[in-house]
Amino acid sequence: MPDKKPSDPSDLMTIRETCEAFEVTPRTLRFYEQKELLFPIRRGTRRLFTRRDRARLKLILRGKRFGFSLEDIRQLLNMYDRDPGQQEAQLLRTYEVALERLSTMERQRDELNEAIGELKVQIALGAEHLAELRRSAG
Amino acid sequence: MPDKKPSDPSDLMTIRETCEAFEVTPRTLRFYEQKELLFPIRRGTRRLFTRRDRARLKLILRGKRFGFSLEDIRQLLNMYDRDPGQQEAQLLRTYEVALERLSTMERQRDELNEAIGELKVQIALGAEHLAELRRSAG
DNA sequence: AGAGGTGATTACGTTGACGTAAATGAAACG
DNA sequence: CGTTTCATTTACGTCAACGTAATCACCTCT
Repeated sequence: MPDKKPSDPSDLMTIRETCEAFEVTPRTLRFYEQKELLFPIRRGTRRLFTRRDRARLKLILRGKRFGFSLEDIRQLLNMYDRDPGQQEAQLLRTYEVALERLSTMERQRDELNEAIGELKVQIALGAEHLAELRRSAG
Repeated sequence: MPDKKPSDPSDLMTIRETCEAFEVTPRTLRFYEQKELLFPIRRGTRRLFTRRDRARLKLILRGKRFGFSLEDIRQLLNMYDRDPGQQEAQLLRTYEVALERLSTMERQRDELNEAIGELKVQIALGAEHLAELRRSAG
C-alpha cells in the first residue's frame, strides 16, 4: 500500500477513518449516534460519516472542551437542523448559552482559586507544625 | 419545651444534632460510618457521635472542599489512628499529599482558564457573525 | 478454506457520593 | 395505650460518558 486510501467516493468516511481523524473511539461515535448527535448514513449495516457528520463532530468536541454536556450540545445542534432559516435567532440563542456557560466556568475557577488559597494556608500551617516538632524533638 | 436539649451527658451527640451542627444529612453520616471515616458508639442501636467523631467530620468536610476523595481522606485519618506516635512521619505524609493535591488543583485551574479564554474567543466570533447578519438583512 | 481485519449489536460494568424508598423498631408524649 | 417522631437496616436508584466484553457477520488475501 502506497499510502492511506482516500476512500472518498462522494466524501464519505468509514467509522475507523473518522475515529482516526478526530482521535475518538468507535464506541464514542456509536454512542453519539445513539444520543442523536450524529446521523451517519448506512450502507447495509455499515455506518458512513458524511461531511455534515464531521462538521457536527467537530462542534461536539469543541463543546465538550467548554464543559457543555452532550445533551446541551444536542439541543443546540438540532436547533440548527430543525429550521435552517432562523439563523439570527439561533445564533443569538447559542450566544446566550455560551455566555451562561462562561459565567459558570468563571465561578468554578473562582471557587477553585479560593480552595487553592485555603489549601495553601493549611499547608503552611502543616509546615510550621512540622518545624515545631523537629525543634522540640528532632 | 424551653429550648433545645443539650443532651450532653459526656459530650455525645445524636445523629440529628450532628447533622444540624455540620449541615449534612443522616444518610451522609451513616455513609461515612460505613466507609470507616467515622466510628460513632452505639447505645442500643442508636449512634452517638463523640468529640472525636466531630473532629474527624470537620476534617472530612474540609478535605472535601479541597477535592480529596473520601478514600483519600480515610487513609489519612486512619493513618493517624493506627499508630499515634509517628507524628512527624504522618504530618509529613499529609503535607506531601496536600502538595500533590495543590498542584492538581492548580493544573485544573489553568486548564479551566484556557477553556475560558477559548470560549471568550468563540463568543466574540459569534458576536461578530451576529452583527454581520444584522447589517446584511436586519 | 482458513486467517485476519473491520464492523455490527447487545448489554452489563465503571466511578463517587450519596438519594430515596420500604419496612421495622423503639422511645417519648399526652 | 395510641400516636408521633426519630432512628435503624437493606438495598436499589442516580448521573455522565463512555469502556468492555461477547457474539456474529462480511470481505479479502493467500
